[in-house]
Amino acid sequence: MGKCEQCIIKQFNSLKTLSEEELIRISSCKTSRIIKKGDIIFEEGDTLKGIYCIREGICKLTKLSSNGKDQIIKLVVKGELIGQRSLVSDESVNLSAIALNDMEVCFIPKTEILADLQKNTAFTFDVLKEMAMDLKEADDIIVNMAQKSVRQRLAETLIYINDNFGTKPDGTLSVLLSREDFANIIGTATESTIRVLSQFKKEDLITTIGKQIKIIDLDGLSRVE
Amino acid sequence: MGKCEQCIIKQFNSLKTLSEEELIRISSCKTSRIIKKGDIIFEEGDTLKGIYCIREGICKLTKLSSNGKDQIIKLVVKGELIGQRSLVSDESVNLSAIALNDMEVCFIPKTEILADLQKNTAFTFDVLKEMAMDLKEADDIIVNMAQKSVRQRLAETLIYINDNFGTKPDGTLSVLLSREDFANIIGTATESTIRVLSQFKKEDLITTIGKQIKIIDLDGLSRVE
DNA sequence: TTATGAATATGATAATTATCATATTTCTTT
DNA sequence: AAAGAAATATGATAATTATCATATTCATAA
Repeated sequence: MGKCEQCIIKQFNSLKTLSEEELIRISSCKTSRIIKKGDIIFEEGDTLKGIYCIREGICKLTKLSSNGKDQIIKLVVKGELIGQRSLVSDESVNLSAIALNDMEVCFIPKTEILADLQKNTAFTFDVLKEMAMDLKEADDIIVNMAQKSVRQRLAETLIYINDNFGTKPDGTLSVLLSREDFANIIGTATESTIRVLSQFKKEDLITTIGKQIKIIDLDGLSRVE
Repeated sequence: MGKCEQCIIKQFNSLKTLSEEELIRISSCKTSRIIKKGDIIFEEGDTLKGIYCIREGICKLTKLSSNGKDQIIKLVVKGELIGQRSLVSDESVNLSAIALNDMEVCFIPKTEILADLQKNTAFTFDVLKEMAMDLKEADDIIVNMAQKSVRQRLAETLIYINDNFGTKPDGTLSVLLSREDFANIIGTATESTIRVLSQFKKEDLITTIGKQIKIIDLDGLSRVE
């Protein structure tokens, strides 16, 4: 199994602030896990015994609404940690994590992380910093949900995915989501999402190849009203 | 001026984890400020030189949407801190803070708080814990915004205010908001808010005395669909 | 390969919410 | 106490979005 202290992934998250020594200790008790597309890493209400560091793949963090629909709160990719919030609050997780493609994740037991949170101020502060960023992003999402149309939210979601996760060689978005997933991100009915995508096609803002989406006018998309 | 180490307010926020010594140091450089109803404590984009501890009164945290409407992200009352997020991220504030009634706040310079964040792990961890709670609440708001009707969101907002901030002796909600404020919390037009409040009145879920609102059927409100 | 189910697509219609107009009430100031 | 401004209230109508029905395409396994 790989060693944390040599893992490049840690550069992208708070684990980078840990000392060589601390990383070796974590490495010795971490476990690696392969997760298939569609599989659940953890589910809303679960009591997590640690956090996950994503080595490969992408997953969605969702929350079930009382009307029975899932809301996607965040897409999480290679390099990021998940499960920190519930670890810090010492509560059950408030979100489910579901793989969008095949993944490899490392599980780090709660006790190890808590030990570092108690001793290493730089680590705690970095986790705090990341959470402050998440909170800021959440504020932005709230405003978008509250104030923008489905059309605008879909346009912004496409831009977000393009800017943050990039495209494949053929120009299609590298994160492949179903129309239903898009609907669950922007908080609308699947049919509405499909309809707006069709509009965007007619307006030459995007093209589609099967379920793949290719942005052909990023500027136009950003000006959607 | 009051002394932090003797201030009861600190029990309700992360400052409670500071030592007597640390509190005395903070006390010596804090400044107290009286803020009138409607006044701005800080504005989106400002660079804060510290954080505020609310000794008295209530304020709203708002964010301006690109369509020109304000969204209220959170109501903050006596005992809570504001400005921590931007201090931690070392960024300009992403929200504006506006007094909903006359307030008294204490301003604590950034350097003092950062010093404690560097030395006192318990303090850092408590700030982290609070932020994890804020993040969880933000997730809930996202789901509500995305999945629930204006009617449901207004009902839940009334319940939230009742449960968290209580009522006056006459039974009306102790936090007095304009209809426009309500609209800016639930993300709808002011007229829609007024219309739904009228419906709630007809359904005997609430009564109104001027702009004051009194919940008369909490159970019914919680079952609104 | 074909059959079978799932995902995507589109039409028709209903429900929700926004917008604009206009009263009416309440608050503030003089 | 009266005037003017601001907030609340309600009607009429338009715009947005959801829902239900039904094709059509796509993917996957027998």
